[in-house]
Amino acid sequence: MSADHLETLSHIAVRKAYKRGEMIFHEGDKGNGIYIVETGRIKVFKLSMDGKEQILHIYGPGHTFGEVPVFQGKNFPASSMALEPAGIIFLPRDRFVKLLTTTPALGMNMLADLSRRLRDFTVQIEALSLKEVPARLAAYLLTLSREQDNEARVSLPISKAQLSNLIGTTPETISRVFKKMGDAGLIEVQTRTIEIQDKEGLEELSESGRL
Amino acid sequence: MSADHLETLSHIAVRKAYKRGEMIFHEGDKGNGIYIVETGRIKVFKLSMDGKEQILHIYGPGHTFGEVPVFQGKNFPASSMALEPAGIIFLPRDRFVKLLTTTPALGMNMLADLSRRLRDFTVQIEALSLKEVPARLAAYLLTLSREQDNEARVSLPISKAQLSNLIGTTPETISRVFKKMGDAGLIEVQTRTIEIQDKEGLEELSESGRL
DNA sequence: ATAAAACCTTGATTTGAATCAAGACACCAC
DNA sequence: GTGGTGTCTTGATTCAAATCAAGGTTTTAT
Repeated sequence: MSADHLETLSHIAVRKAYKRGEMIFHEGDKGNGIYIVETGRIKVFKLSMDGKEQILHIYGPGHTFGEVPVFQGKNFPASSMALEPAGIIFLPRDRFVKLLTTTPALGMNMLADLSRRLRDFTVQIEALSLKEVPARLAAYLLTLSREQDNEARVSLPISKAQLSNLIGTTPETISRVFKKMGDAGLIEVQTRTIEIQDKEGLEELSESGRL
Repeated sequence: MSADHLETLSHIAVRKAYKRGEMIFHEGDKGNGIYIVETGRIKVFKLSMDGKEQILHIYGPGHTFGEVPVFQGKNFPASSMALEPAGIIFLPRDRFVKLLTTTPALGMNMLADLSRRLRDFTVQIEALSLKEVPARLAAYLLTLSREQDNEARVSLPISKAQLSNLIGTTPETISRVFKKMGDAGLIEVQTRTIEIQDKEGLEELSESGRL
């Protein structure tokens, strides 16, 4: 959803402020509209029976989420929580659908958005199934660097505990792999910040090399 | 895409017959239209550097695939191959887009279809990240049973080698887990067929129980 | 029908990462 | 600053599943 659409629909939507750690919706809930991040960041995630978590998305300002039940008529396939204080706009289903039918371009935007998510998921499935933790972590650092203006110094936007839930491992393993990467001269780890010292090496590692 | 749309557009589309094992498109190719399965079955999959495969979808008659690049304007995020002799309709991008703009209901169908795939992917990511192989295999058998009229006798639609690529493991592990499930009295394995003997037990196992 | 090619099973071994268990460090409020 | 809480690291151990290896079976093509 683009910024101008956001402007247009703001008067028929509901704003709500969420505290850090507050749930926005739960897996299995009925979805009665879509959500738009105004400020802050949120995660969409699944929990296993024994409490392990897998993060599916992390979204910031401008992103929409929670559409799947609107289009598909079932419940939320995952849960959502604010990672920090966040302002979220909720747009009720019927208003969103009306908007969609009266604004053809919005439908195309939505198709493109869902397609991007499908692409992201294929990357995530590939990572979980075909790559080992060092390769996944290297790929994540490179993605971060790309998002942050290709700087060598990259700041971690989430805690390492959250990071382990995002790439599908444990905090202990993250710690050990960062250390090995440091020993190999690929990165230098600071608190909340990583200095990329060998981008080529990281790229090779991310494409299934060994550490 | 529903059957009646299929009928409508058949005269502006191209049919092609694929042999078992023949590639339909490769990851990274430019996507210039959408594909519709008329007969047979196809898989959409990713390959790792060292040749391991992860299947993302298996589609049969009536399913469309290959839309992501059409809506998103990039390349195919995965590859596609015929699992058996298959008849596939190719609908060029511009014709599909025109159809989409002149048929609002088609757009909604497409949004629902992509949403269903997103939901399927969340299930797959959850399985790969949070469940062990026995749980994934149990879940797959239950899904098959549901698809096949809830019969206790379920026929495997793909080889065990392909099955291992679908649930993210190896043929050896599939073999061993089937055997353990048999020993536990959950199933009885025949050639190309599984007899479900303890549905409750399988359900419990699929929800993260131990074998 | 027969040969060839896939595919499947079983056993022995290795391996990557999880788990368990302490400590160390960083960040916050007061 | 100081105490406390939550987060991170490091080491020892366990575990699920991959890999390697070899024999057996089914399927496919000719």
